[in-house]
Order: sequence, then C-alpha cells, then structure tokens
Amino acid sequence: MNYWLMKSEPTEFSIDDLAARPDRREPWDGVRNYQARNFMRDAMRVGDLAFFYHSNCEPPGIVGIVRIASEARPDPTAFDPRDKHYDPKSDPDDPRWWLVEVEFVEKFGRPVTLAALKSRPELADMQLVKRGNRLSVMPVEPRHWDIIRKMAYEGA
DNA sequence: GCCAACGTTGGC
DNA sequence: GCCAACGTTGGC
Repeated sequence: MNYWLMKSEPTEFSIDDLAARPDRREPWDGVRNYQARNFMRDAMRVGDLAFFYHSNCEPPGIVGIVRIASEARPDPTAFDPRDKHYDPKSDPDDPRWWLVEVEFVEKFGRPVTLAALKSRPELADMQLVKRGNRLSVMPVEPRHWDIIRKMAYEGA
C-alpha cells in the first residue's frame, strides 16, 4: 500500500466537488506532466490512499483523503480537440496521457495548510514543501503520512 | 545535443 | 499581480 498526494485547483475541481458526485468518484484527468503520469500509470494501485491538496488558493493545503479506485487508463481528454487539455500528440493507439479514478474518503475538519506543513521540521524533506516544487502527483512517505494525519485530527 | 526562449505552476 | 522555478520546444 502506497501513499500519494494529488493537487487540484479548487476553482477547477475541489474536494467538495468530489464529495458531491453521485458515486463520490472522479477520473483524475488533465495531468500533463510525465513524472506525474508515470506515478499514476506505473506505481498506483487500487486501494492506495492519497492526500487531496488544494493549490493556487488561499490557503493552499491538504484538505482530505481519497482512495485510488481504478487502474490507470488512457486520458480521453487528450483526444478531444474541444478539451482544454487536448494534446494532438497523444495517439489513441499509443496514448501519452493516463488517469486513475479517485474516490472520496474524508474531508478534514480544517485543512492542513502548506504553512503548517512548512513549520514542521520532521516534514522538511517532503517533496511538497521543497522550494520550486511543481509536481501535481507525488508519493508521500508513510512517516510523513502519519504525521500529517495527526496534524489534521489535532486541528494543528 | 546544447541551450535560449517560452509557457506554466503556484506561492506569496 | 508578480515572479521564481521548472518543463518543453525548437533552432542550430
């Protein structure tokens, strides 16, 4: 079982949007970064858990937990010329971009903000808090996962 | 293969 | 809105 962190801008797709889906599931489409794609396509397994991170908002931070609910499959938005994430270089016979489905698990009572994460010396080696990090899908070390969950439940 | 130009991410 | 950091593109 692996742990992950997945970013989304809440104005695009928020954890409340996910919770409001009838089946509480959603394809995590639109990822257009090779490293992030590789994590989804090659390393994620059904049942893995991921932090849902709100980026580009006030405040940025982890707002809850989702479960990986499907194996990876080609991202159909790459093939749709009307889609904002259309990529003419993604060939349906050899797809360039992939997605997994995520399923709502829980929303924290209050977010664990990026500022709070940065204030913890034990989290200093997390990929997320490192300077210049732009990766939208990344692994989370189990020890970091445990610390952050405690922060969420303590309201820290 | 190098690298400058460009576009995007995302915190602040 | 600004801009640093980073990834991608394309000329050479």
